[in-house]
Amino acid sequence: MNNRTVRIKDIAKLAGVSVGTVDRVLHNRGKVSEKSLQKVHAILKEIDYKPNLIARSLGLNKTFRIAALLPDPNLDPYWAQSFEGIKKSAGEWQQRGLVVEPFFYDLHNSKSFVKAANALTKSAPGGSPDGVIVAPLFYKEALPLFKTFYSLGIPYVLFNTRIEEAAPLSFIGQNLYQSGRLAAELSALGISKGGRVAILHVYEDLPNSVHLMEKEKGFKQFFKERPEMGIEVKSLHLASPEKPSFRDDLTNLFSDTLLQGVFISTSKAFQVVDILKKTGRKDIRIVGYDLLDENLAALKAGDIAFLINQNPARQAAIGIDHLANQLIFKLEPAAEYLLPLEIITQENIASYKHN
Amino acid sequence: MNNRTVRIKDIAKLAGVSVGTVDRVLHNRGKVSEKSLQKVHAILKEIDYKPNLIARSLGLNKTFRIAALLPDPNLDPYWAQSFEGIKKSAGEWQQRGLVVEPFFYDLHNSKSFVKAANALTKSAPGGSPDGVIVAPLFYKEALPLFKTFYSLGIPYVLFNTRIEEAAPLSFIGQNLYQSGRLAAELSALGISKGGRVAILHVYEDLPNSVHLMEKEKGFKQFFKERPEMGIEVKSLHLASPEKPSFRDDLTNLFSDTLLQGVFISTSKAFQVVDILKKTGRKDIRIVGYDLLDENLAALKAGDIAFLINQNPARQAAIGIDHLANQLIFKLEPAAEYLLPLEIITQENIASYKHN
DNA sequence: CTGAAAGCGCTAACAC
DNA sequence: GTGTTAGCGCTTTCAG
Repeated sequence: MNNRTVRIKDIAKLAGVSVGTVDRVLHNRGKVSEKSLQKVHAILKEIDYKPNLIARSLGLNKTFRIAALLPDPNLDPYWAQSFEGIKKSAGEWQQRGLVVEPFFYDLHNSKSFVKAANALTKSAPGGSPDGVIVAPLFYKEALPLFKTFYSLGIPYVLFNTRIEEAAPLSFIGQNLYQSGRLAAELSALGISKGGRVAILHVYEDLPNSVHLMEKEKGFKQFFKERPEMGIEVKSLHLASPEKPSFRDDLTNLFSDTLLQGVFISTSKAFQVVDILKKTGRKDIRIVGYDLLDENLAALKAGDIAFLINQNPARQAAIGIDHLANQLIFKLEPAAEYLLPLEIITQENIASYKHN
Repeated sequence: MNNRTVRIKDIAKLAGVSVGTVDRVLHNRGKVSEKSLQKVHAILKEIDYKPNLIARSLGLNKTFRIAALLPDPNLDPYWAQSFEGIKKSAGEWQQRGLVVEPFFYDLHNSKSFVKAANALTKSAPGGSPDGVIVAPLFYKEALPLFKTFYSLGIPYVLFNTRIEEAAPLSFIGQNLYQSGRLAAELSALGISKGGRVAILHVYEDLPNSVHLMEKEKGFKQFFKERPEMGIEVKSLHLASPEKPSFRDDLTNLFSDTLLQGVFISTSKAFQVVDILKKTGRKDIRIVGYDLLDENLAALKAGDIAFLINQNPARQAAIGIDHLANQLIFKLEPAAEYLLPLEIITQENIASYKHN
């Protein structure tokens, strides 16, 4: 008897039953007499049994299929990073017999979401998946999906976009209100009294609006709490950068000589910078999101002061981890995992990219 | 035959030998004829064999002892966090049969380092440990230790303090030069032309001096590259906060009306803040290190503007992980793992603490 | 309902 | 040198 750890075999001996019986009560699979059940439970209460997850995984010897539903990575660099995270995590779990099947939709098209979701629920080989991870940009279209998963008993994880009613295994994302506050704090650094700052929503991705309003609330609240700064906050909704109005609206905004800071609520800061540079103004501080190549270039050039990292890759990777741990090790994740709000500047960007 | 993954059994069949032989060549344990060796190697070259680490760990069924050598956590909050990280990671590996034995030394006393190191090398039950993780604050005293480990074939990992000649399994820490640059960048935000900034080294922990000079180099270099800012950099070495000169030197420093920023190179920013507050000046921005309770309180109160997180807990945890992976899974870590330089402010601190 | 037993992939001791 | 085999702890099947 190994006294280091208590094995299921030890419990069996103590309870005077067989390992099979212990296993049945451990996973309440039934087919156990009331008497045996009592005995085993009694032992379990006294002993701090920690199953050997390694052995569990080996013994199970099952291969799990998990489906990932997210915007097409080819259509948007943010989602490309997200998908990278999925692939990375999937690779790490592969040897433990886990396979991830991606399903993409067009982030501008709710119909495509529904279509992808349908394809997923009855994914060709082997029926429905053992677990699902989804970035549900389209609120209304997503709800019935979760109903389906729920009734099928398929665990599902949400990331990027929270949906209160979804009741997923876990949600992985960031505190967006707080993210807005942080952006405000960064915009306000060394700002002079009586200046103006603006929050810009670039509508390449309309469905995000709830998302973005959360950030705006935080951004505005920060300044509201500091009336002594005398900062006025403008809020602008801009059309897609392809439309001419994008350029016109921005040029107009930048003609405001009191403007000292601009916060872009999506990962499209670099496109705003493109316009700003043409105006020649150097006194407007830009705060944006995400380590896209274009943003990084602008950061290094000094055209963006701060980037807040939403870490799409890690969000997705953690989501996969949660599902894998649940399926393979029967480990329940925390209901909510909020990533830190990472501040990226010229001088610390290298330390993030390297890792 | 499971076509999902190739097992050692499959290789054996292909090479026309037994699993025992394959295992012997896989771990080059010798006792294999040249002929068998060739055959197995040939197969291995063609096939992408990825051992099942889970099964490996189960099969090994060995318990490893790893020794941790670091400053006494009871004497310093920074090292307390470090030790927390060790305990956390150790807990996670415990079920895979890994036990960590800590050895503490007084961070102000090189003799105590030697003493602890000696205790470690011949740790009571079972002779020397299977792996070592050490924060080698005392350069000269540490060198012979690594010689010993090397000759004993014990893998060792360094964290916090890099020693070039040590040739460890891996080093975990941060880029200190870059850290100094980052501190400079943060100090310089919105600073007015012709101002002064200071870098303070608080000598509670003398042995760190090489460490701190690296940060100073980065700090100064940042401003040197930006002559147009016209910022003058002062450098001050302060005695322990207990000594009266600490207070006097600081009061003197703060009487400089041109001073706009102060960067404390250790985790003792809160002690500098204590003095600063008594002067009543609100126009000096403080940049410091680490999420000690006292620093966090000062950050929340607005007395510290930025903290750079050296993440002692994570450094230590990663070190344990590296050793564990090496011992249990025979996984070689990267020679160097540099943690990101995390910027902490009032508005993102919560997102870091929660996690 | 219950116990015995095979098997997951790998390691290592042990015969030959 | 080499193959065989008994585990590692857990799951699951299959007789009873």
